[in-house]
Amino acid sequence: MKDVAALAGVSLSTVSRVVNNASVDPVLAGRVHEAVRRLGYRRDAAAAGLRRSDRASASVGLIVDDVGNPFFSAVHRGLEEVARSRGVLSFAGSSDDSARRERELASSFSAHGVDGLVIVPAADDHRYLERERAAGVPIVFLDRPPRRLLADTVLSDNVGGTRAAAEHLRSAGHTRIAFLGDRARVWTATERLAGCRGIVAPDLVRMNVSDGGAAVRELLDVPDPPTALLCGQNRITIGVLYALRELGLQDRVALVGFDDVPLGALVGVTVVAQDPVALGRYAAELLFARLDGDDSPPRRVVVPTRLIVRAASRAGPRSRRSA
Amino acid sequence: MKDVAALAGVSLSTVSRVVNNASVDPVLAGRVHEAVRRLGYRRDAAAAGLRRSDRASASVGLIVDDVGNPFFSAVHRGLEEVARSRGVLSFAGSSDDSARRERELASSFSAHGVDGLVIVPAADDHRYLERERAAGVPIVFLDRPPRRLLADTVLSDNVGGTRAAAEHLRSAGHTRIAFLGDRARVWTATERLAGCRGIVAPDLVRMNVSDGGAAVRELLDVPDPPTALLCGQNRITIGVLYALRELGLQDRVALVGFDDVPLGALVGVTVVAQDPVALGRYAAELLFARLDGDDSPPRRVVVPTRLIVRAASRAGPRSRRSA
DNA sequence: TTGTAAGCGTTATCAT
DNA sequence: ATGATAACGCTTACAA
Repeated sequence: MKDVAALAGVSLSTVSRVVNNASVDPVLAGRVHEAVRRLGYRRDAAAAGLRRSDRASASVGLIVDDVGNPFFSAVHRGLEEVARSRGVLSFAGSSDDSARRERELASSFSAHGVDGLVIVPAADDHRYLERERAAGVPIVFLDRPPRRLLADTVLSDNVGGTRAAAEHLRSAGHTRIAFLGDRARVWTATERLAGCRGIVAPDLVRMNVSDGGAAVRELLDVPDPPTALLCGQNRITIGVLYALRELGLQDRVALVGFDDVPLGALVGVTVVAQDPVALGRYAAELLFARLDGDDSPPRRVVVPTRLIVRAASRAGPRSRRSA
Repeated sequence: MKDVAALAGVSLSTVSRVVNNASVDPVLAGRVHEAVRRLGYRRDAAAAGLRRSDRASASVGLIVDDVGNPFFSAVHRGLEEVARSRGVLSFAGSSDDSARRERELASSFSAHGVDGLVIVPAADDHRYLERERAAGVPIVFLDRPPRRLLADTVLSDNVGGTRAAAEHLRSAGHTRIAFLGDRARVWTATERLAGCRGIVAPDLVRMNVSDGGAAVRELLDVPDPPTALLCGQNRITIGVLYALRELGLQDRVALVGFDDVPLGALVGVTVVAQDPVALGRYAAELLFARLDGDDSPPRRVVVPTRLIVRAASRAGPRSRRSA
């Protein structure tokens, strides 16, 4: 920048003003632009933020379970879309569902001066983030709410999703509906169970399911077995799909999964679809609103889920017997 | 840091030395650590990089087609794994296959002072990166080679992949094998075609396929139609899968796809699998080697692909007629 | 509108 | 081994 000033024959501050397009004499500005072009000058974002009153770095940090997981990478994409429109770059990191790693990432991102943080919580106590927030770094939680901290949160409508799924099965005549859920300590798992409570058969609820295949075999072996299966999580749905196929029961037992599975239309599985891109977009919008000075109370936005009915849930309640 | 120095009763430089664990008197170091803890001090990475002789920021930038695409998010994951082990954070951005956007991102990342860049090329002239490289920022290309620039590159074995796929089909007795490829201007598309040339029937080669379903209908309608299909790209494979299913031909026409499809085992489709996580890891390793001072000539590493044989390619060459 | 100079948080140089 | 001080590239009072 020094060199640009010299070449353009103006002062440092004038160059700074041009670069930040403040008001400067058009003719001087022209000289500066020319010098910038000739020298291939580019402003150093880090140095700029260092001195700037708002200490802004034009970057945000995203912490998810796993950046390689398609659900979270779609979230990342949504966030990027709105960040890009404001010229903001995004860091992303994987917590691998570890509270410690979440804290390390948040700390690293802060040390790098991010302007805001979007976090898919792994920790069960987020008070450690009070410091960042006090430093003026807004934080938005995504997919699951924070613990012991009040902050903006963007969630999928888990409850509405499984309720719609269960009602869909009930209206097809099913009375023996099973629910296969993830680890009970996972917030979304219990929400999804809550959504279908009262419709699924209490004795057919299985939580902490790690292997959908094993769970489905066990369930089909109970005295009055389910005629329909509601899976609370993607991985479980996939395990169930394989097991049902192996047992030759794919057309006999109705199935609804939570979270769309890839090639779902080909496989014909009915699902409750989430919209991870929208999740990321809303989170970014909330974040930038805060950065723009919005200091209203913490908000919670719930993104609707959508039931996509496909062939696999069409098996009727009596098809097993009639086979 | 000033405050830490005051509280610990030492000079600024001593605190700096402690933070960067240079040699300092253990008792002073203890006082500093205590002050750091009490004050919740954290070093400002931007300011540190500003003054440091190597200007390092402990961050790298990744430019891919789309951060939300599972293939690229797996790449991101691979990169993150090795970056994390060195305490390096990663920016990621989507070029959306636009040369302009690629340049903007590279420029943004540089302005933010990244220590290195991993790029999935969208542009067809990468000389614009010479400036970054001159500034000491190493660049590694991934998935496709750079144009008009020599630099480290990490590639999948596209040629070996389609060759193995074609040979697999030929050894099953197929002589009429079709190839459905992506836009010919895409480097990987022509590589994959090159790999199976001599085995696929020249009159059954279709490039620039955007809709696999339409292409397969057209191909099955020629005088001496293919008994086997080799798809050069994921999206095409999926389109073909749907079309074959609709036509009721899924067990009559053999099919091999490039790049694994989700739920591939359930659907039973044979594929040439890539290893995107390994791609990301190798790219990161190359990058850090350069950062560590390796100045040997540009390297090219080719990551093997793997043929995963599943039911769908088992249809014999005569099954259509015998049906 | 423009220039001068101070200062952001840190590391590097150079005495001590 | 430690401390004083300049400097990194930039923004921002404040003065002109």
